[in-house]
Amino acid sequence: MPELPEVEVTRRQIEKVLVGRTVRGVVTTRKSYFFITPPGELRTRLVGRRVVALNRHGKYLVAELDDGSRLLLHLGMTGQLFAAGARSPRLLSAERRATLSPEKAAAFEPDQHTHLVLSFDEPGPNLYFRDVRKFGKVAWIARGKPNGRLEKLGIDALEATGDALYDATRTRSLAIKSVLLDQGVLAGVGNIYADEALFLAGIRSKRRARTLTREECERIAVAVRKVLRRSITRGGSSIDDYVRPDGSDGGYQTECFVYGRTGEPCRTCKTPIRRIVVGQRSTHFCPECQR
DNA sequence: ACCGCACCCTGAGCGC
DNA sequence: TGCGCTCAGGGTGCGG
Repeated sequence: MPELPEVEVTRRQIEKVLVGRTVRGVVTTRKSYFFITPPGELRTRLVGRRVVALNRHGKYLVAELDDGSRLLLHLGMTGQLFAAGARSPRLLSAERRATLSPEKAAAFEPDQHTHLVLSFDEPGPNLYFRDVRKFGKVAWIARGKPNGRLEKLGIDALEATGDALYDATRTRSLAIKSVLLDQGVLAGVGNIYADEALFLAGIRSKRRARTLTREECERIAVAVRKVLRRSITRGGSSIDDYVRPDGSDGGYQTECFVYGRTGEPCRTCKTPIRRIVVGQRSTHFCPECQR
């Protein structure tokens, strides 16, 4: 599931494919929740536009276009943004994976889950946006127009501060993990890195937010920054669907301390990692290391 | 203001 | 073999 590190790794690779190129063709699937801007309008708005920059805000990617308008992309749960030529078993259904050995998998061909294909005037690969569950989003934003989704975001999680967390938690009685997942507080933290950061900080996921001390908030902020930076360095986590835009896997999933390690020994104290549900999200923690 | 929950969606994995 | 059920979860919006 793409969170800040996966989106940032995607941004860095897609930037090379996208910036400086002019959209020639836009192919979409039919109208759905995926398209905040309807497919027809999207086509009209994008064709002929040159991309001048690709930025990230939390888990959103924002392509800046030459007329001052913007294209907003969110990968949701299963979104995959990649360049033509990428090959990975993660880009195929299990059914198709079974019929092909990974080495023999051909370069990706658009399928029914490929909701957006951009082609360009300049030489280079097409850009694909594939999303099996369609929790992802595509929106065109007019020049100078503020966007509600972006405006609601808190500070970027790479710049998390203890003060921001302390301020955000004073009146809130819900679990600290739920606060970390609140994009209006820290933008970019999702389920994996919330669990990982709370492990590094040594704090229980269910701890009521307003009971945290200033020092504990500082520890959590440090842990958030550290785990996100580390994951970016490793290319993000390829756990279910995430692949880098060139088709390669990230490497952080092999370093996880708690996420997806239910029953396995804690890397620090060997106590089995436990799984509970916090705020309707599966949550992993070490009962010994997190107090 | 805060917080829990339903909803959007599809595929994998399970029990029968 | 195959059906139907449950689960996964980011973000939005609603109702209490």
